[in-house]
Amino acid sequence: MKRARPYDREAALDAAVSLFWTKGYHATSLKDLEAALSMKPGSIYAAFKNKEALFCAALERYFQKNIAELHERISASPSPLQGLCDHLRWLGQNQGGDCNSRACMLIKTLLDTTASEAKIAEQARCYLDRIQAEIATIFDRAKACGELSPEMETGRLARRYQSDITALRIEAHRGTDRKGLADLAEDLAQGWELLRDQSHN
Amino acid sequence: MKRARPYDREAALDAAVSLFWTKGYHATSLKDLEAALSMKPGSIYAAFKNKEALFCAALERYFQKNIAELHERISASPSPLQGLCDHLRWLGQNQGGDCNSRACMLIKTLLDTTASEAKIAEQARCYLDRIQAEIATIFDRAKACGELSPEMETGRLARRYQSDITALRIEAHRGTDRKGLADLAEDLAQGWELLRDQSHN
DNA sequence: TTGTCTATTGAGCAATCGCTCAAGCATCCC
DNA sequence: GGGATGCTTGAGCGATTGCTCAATAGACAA
Repeated sequence: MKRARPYDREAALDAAVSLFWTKGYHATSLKDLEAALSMKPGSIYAAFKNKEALFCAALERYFQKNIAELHERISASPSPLQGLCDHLRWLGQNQGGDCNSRACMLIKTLLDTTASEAKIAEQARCYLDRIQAEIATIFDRAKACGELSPEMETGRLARRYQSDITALRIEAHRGTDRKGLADLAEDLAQGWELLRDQSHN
Repeated sequence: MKRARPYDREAALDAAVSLFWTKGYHATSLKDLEAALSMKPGSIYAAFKNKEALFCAALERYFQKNIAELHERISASPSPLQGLCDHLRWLGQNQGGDCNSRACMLIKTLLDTTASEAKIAEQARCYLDRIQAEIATIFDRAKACGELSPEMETGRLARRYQSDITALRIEAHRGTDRKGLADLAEDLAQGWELLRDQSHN
C-alpha cells in the first residue's frame, strides 16, 4: 500500500450503522451517507461497492456488536436464566439516545425489505436465526446447571424469549415512557422466572 | 354530481392498503400505486391529494378493519380473557397470504417512518394507543365478570398483551413455519391463562 | 526533486421520484 | 342535438435517486 487511507473504515461503518438504523434502508439516500461518512460518492463506491453492500456490511457490524453485548451481559450474571431475565430488565431501563434507533435494526430491516432486496432480507433473517440459536444454547446451559427442567424445549423457549426482546424494543421505539417500559420489562422477566425449576437445590 | 365516479373509492383504498402494507411507505412508488389502483396520477391526486394523504387514508382503513376484527373475535368468545387467549391462538394459525403483510401495518409504519414524515408516525402511534385502550377495556370486563383479580392494572396488562401480538405477527412475517408459530401462540396464550382468577366460581 | 502509482474528487450521467395541468371526453340538462 | 360541467388522461415538469469516471492530488521510491 503506497498511501494510507484518509478515512477510517470502522468509523465510517459505525456512522453507516447509525444512519441506516435510524432512517432505514429505503429512506437513507447517498446524500445522507456522504454527509454521515464524510466521503464523496466515488470513495463510498470504491470502499463498499454500492449502497446495498454498504448496508449489508453495516448490518453485519450491528449483528456482531449485538451478539457480543448479549454474551457479555449473560456471562456477567450468576446464572444463565438469571442473566436472561436481567437482560430484559436492563433493556427496559437503558433505552436512551435516538428514539428511532431503539427497535432492533434486524427487525427494522426485515420489515422494511421486500422481494426487490431479497439479499438484505435473507441476511437479516440469518442473523436473527443465529441470535435465536445463541439464546437456545443459553437455555441449554440453564438446563445443565439445574435451573430449568430437563424436559423443556430450548429452541421453543428461545423463540419466545427473542419475541419478548423484539416487542420490548419496539415498545421503546414507540416512545413509551420510562416507567411503562420498566413495567413491561418486569412483567416479561417475571414470566421467565416462573420457569425456574423449584426442585433445584 | 353529474357523473358517477368510474373508480370505486373503497376498492382503491383496499388496493392501496394491500400495496402499502406489503412494500411500506418509502418503497412504494406512484408507479406502483397507479398499477395497483388502476388510476392515472392525476386521478390519484384528485382523489387523495398526495401520496402521504393516501397513505394516511389507507392506514386509517387498516386500523378500522383491525379493531373491528378484534371486537368481533372477542365477542364471539364465551368470556373476555378467553377471547384474548383465543385471539392469540387464532393469529398463530391463520397467517396465510403475502409473507410481507403479516406483520402489523401500524408497527411497520412506525418503524419505517422518521422525523421527515412525522405526521404519519404520529398517526400510527395514535392508532396503536387506541387499540391498546380497547384491549384495556376488555381486561376491565374480565375483571367485572370475575375472571381477573381486581387489583390487576388493566393498562399494564394491555401493554403486554399488545406486545405479544406485535411479536407474534413479526414472527409470522419472519417466515417461521406453521408449527413454530402455533407453538409461540400457545406459549403466549398460556401466559395469559395463568392470570385467570382461581377464586372465580 | 522528480516520476509513478493509487486514492479521492465532484460534476454530471440516466433513471426514477412525486406531482401538475392543459387537453380530451363522457355524461348531464335543456 | 347542443352546450355545460367536471372527471380522467398522460405527457412531462423539476428534483432527486443511485452511481460513474476522467481529472486531480498526495505519498512513496529513486
